[in-house]
Amino acid sequence: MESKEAPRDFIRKIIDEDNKSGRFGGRVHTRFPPEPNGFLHIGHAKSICLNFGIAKEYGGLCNLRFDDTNPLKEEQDYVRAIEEDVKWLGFDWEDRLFFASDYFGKMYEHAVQLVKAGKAYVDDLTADEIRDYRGTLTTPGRDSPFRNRSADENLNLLERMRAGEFADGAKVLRAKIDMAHPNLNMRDPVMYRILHAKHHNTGDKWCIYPMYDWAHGLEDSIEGITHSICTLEFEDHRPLYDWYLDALGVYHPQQIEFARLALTYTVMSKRFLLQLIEKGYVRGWDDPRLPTLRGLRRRGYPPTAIRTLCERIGVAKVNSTVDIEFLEHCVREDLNKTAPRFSGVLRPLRIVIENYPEDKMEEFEAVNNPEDPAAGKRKVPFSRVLYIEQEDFMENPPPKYYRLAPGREVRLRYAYLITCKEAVKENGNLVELRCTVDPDTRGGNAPEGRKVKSTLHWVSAAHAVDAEVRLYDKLFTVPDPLAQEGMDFKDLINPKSKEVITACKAEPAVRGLKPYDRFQFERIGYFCVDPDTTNDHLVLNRTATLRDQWAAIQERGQSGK
RNA sequence: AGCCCCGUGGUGUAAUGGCAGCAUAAGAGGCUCUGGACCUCUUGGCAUCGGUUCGAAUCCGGUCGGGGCUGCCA
Repeated sequence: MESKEAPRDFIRKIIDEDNKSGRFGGRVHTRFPPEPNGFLHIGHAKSICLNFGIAKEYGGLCNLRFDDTNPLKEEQDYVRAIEEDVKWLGFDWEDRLFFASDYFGKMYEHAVQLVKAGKAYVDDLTADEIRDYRGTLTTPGRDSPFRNRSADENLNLLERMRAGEFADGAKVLRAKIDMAHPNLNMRDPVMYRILHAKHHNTGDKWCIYPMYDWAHGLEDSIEGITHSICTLEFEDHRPLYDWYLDALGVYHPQQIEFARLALTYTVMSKRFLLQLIEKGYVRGWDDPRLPTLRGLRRRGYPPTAIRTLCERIGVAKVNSTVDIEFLEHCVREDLNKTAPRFSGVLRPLRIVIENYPEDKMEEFEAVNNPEDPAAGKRKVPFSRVLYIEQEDFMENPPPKYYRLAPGREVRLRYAYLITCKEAVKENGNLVELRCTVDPDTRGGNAPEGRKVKSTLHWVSAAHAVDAEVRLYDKLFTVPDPLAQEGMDFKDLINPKSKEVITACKAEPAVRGLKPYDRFQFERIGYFCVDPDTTNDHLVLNRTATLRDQWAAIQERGQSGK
């Protein structure tokens, strides 16, 4: 089963060791534990792929568990959205959908156990006082004056906390560890706070809610998780995770921390994404420029490509930033193999084939996907008046430009070889091209010995479908918008991150497309149908451009090289 | 400042005591009815100093550098 040289990341190595030693009886059981207080992004995707991926590889299980311990921040709507996004990414938790709030009862019983054992106490200090007593990074903290209450008194107080006798913030339950511990997390951490708030799941049943550290290990323990994988910032919390579980003497999973995903030219944290949305820089959580799963979906990124990326970037403990080009590469690679091809002209230039009859129409056969013969073929209509891309004609072409120019012959893909006879202008503006076809080149085949340097895409004017196309590009102008000294990241938004063009022309076959369908406009890029599309208005999103050597040549020319 | 974690091509990662590999990016060429895809080649890396060893990216120590931690958030 194990392929011989498959590189193993440090997490899989730990699991291999545990399986060898029989630590968890050979079981592997992970979990993805989002807090339902926002939408998932590609950083979460890394964690999802890791947790579900590992479970699958080892023949184990992965739970979807909502870590809903803070009623002030969490909403039912997010639960539904997160479930949807995890499914879209391609993972299945089967019947293992859990909520931390399902365990509030058990958690409380365990808290009582700790109180009875003299390992937890009720503290009357205010939040400010607790902070003050905690000490600093370099100085030890001081014991709370309430630290040595008797177990009976603590028990009584805890019960009254639960019963709702006290106001928010009046008291907390704390673990009794060590106020001088060099790890601040161990200086008598808060286990329960009083919050008279309605919880999305438990309603008004509780008015005390568990803190993350107290809750999380217990959730893992209750579910029989073997490896509790989380991000690096919880490394300092592991001693506490271990302390709680040891103090309780319950089943004890292994917490493992890895570095979260960061990408260039974007921001990932909910806080910054929210700013972009609330200030109107983007249209919502599903804006195609955002790294949210919903944004990527609307942009046309296939979930398989996102999974491929997550596999390839690996897992480690170094903080690193993946180049967004790498994501785009995975997307292009995926779409190249799967996306059907169509012809579409973004910025139309009208051309008239002078020696082609006005009332004539032919159909040519076009390959749907050269990478996938099973995708079949389709017919595309050809007639006297066509559209080609404005970029595909130059009156005075520079040396390496080998598209259409006056007097030059090129191929119209699948159709004919044509020659440009005249560029017609009005007031100095190019309005149309007069061209001729060589009837002997029907189907686009050049007679023996004749070569044309370029093949252009085209659309028959009489048969064209109009479309609005939204061109997307990198959200920011710099790789790390948050690291620019003295600059608000919002001022670094790429003004060209979204450009809308409206007079686009596509071949008739695009009429069969549905929202979110992905395809390629040959020679242009990958696109998908935006859900804004209506019966008489087609809206397309550009997912990614094709790699473009000509653009690279131009760029180099401009940079003076 | 105290505690914890981490330093391998531009970027992301392998190799765990024995020739530093892969992917991506970049450059050159080939092929092509998409200047796409594909194929070939090239450039480029073990933070640093010392120790152990026949031999160190790997083990040990120092230095330097990066990150995290002082919520009744997760």
